[in-house]
Amino acid sequence: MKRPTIADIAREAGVSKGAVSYALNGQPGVSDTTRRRILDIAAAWEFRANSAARALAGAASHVVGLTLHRPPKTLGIEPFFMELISGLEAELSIHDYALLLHMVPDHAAEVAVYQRWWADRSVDGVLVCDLRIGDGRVAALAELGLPAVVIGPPSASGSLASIWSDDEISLVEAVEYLAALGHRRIARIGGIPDLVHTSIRTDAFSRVCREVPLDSAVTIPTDYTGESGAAATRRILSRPDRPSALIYDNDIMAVAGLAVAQEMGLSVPGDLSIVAWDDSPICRLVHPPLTALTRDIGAYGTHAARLLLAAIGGELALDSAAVSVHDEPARLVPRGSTAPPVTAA
Amino acid sequence: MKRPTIADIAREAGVSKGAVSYALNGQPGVSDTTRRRILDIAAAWEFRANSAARALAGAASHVVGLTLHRPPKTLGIEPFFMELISGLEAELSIHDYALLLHMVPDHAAEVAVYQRWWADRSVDGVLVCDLRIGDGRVAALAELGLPAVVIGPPSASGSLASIWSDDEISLVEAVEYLAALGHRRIARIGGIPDLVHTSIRTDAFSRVCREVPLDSAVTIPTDYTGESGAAATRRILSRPDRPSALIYDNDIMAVAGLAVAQEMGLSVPGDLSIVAWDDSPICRLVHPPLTALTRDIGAYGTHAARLLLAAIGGELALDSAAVSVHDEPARLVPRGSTAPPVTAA
DNA sequence: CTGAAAGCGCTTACAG
DNA sequence: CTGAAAGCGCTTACAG
Repeated sequence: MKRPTIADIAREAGVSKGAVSYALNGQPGVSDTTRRRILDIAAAWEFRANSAARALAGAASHVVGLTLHRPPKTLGIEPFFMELISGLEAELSIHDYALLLHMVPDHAAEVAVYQRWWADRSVDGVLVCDLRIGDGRVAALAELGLPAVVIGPPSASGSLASIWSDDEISLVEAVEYLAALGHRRIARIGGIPDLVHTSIRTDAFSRVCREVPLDSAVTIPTDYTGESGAAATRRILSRPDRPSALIYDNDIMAVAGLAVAQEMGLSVPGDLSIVAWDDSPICRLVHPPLTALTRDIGAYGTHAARLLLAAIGGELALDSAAVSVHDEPARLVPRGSTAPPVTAA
Repeated sequence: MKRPTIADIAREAGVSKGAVSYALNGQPGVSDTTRRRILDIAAAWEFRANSAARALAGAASHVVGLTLHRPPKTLGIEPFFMELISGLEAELSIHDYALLLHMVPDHAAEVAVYQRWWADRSVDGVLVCDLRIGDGRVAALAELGLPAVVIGPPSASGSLASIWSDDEISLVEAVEYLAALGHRRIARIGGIPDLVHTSIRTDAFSRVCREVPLDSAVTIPTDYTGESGAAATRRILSRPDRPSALIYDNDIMAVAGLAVAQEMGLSVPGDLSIVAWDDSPICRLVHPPLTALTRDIGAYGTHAARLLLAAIGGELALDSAAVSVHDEPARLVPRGSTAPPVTAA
């Protein structure tokens, strides 16, 4: 049998198409008993509105857009994104929303995609990741008026709603833990410098290291790949005053760093303690297992989706200050890769 | 300024809307000079057809669907999927196709999504992954008539087009290499048993081991997670007649297995050789770097997209035998984790 | 080869 | 509270 339309339901219920539409969308304009009858028929027939017709008539498309940067050259971000997408989808499915994915080479192309999506009304809103310093996407989105949620710090999200976890808190926790173990020379193998969250971590690192205080605290920038993490590790461990502990901005670099240390004949955690940011299964698979800053990325995605849905629904007061949700910060999970330094200063 | 419609173009060109539609879609019904003029105006105005209107009117949606199983509990499959999606998108973007992603809990839900997508015409075709033995999706898709491409062996793809790389060839290459090094007791830490490609590998493994021949050749099933790979490794290495070489069905389990071996005081590759199937960056980051079966997953995705687009375009003769494309098989890249066994039999 | 028209399935003012 | 109608922007028979 053919798929039912609102015309079929209207006929069955003995009302007009308009009444069916109002009933289905929870709009006023139909009596409660009529609404009930219409809803029952729709449920019995497993009615689902044709999305193209709905979009054409100017209603919501029930699709949310996400752009990803190609190529995802760093494995490090991949587990993060898959978990994020999984969490996003969990929430979106509940509300009958679909996720439209599009790979883009750069920010300019990304903005062009946003414009087209919005002109088409093929999406109701978008999610923005990996904010850079001076990122043009925020302003472009605000001007378009496309509902959007930034997955990143509110400091760089302009008038857009944002969700983020406070990296500063997590970084402080890691440094204070290492300091409590007796470490006085800590280095950080950082992420891509012009990512906003990297710069937040870098600032927090230098501040907390001044406060503790430590004897030395440097950040070495990388491009997040295992290779660059390995190279940075090699460089810093070759110094005469090499650090006794390293904090890595992602798990892949931490794994690579562990291999470098072992290669150089250093024992972990005896000669060197290692902390990884983000905690995919690999952190538990290597030997010793890595102390890591863990967070529930799936939940992060779910919350982001919830926020975007609220923005789409107009539940976020757009005229007032931008809404910003703070998710749980990553918390330290000590494992075998951290211990007091063997030779105290 | 508002987005141009075909009515605007028709007015500008002095023709009817129908003529514009024919010209834009490369249909006959307009003279070449008229077509040229229409196309020029469309290009100058950067015209893009409203996708909802196009879908409503019964044309192609220019969207391709992909369902993923939630939760992606195994990190092992995540890098694979991100690379696959990246490759898919590369080809889809060229043809102005978008990718609609949807997480599903199981195959029944997946089939329901297909039905809805197709009834809606919200997708023009779908990609199917991870075929199971007795998988109901193939028959459901064939019955629906939804254009689809299976990423998997043609033996289980029924009447659907399929693309796959021959796992048997790769497995034989790995076993013969290990045998040439002098190994006579090889075990395989396999994937999920009821996945079709796992069973192909398992069959190939027992066949080639009989042919070489080896003294012992067992496959231990796992669920693809690092944990189960570690457990399987621990079990098999505890046997009195433990193997001198292990082949893992994914890279995550291989990394986990390496850690287990080291934990148990075995040196790699001295006491134990390790081969990983699939070759994400982690294989090169551990110590020693892992010998792996490498393939270009991005290209695999690109080819799959190309095949699906052909299926959508009706270029695949549907009445004749199902089309099956063989992509390059994974090839062995020897690294530090494989060597002749120290104690020859 | 071209034009005028119906129709896809919705939503939403507009009258009753 | 309800019904009849226009319109969203396309595609596609159907006449000329």
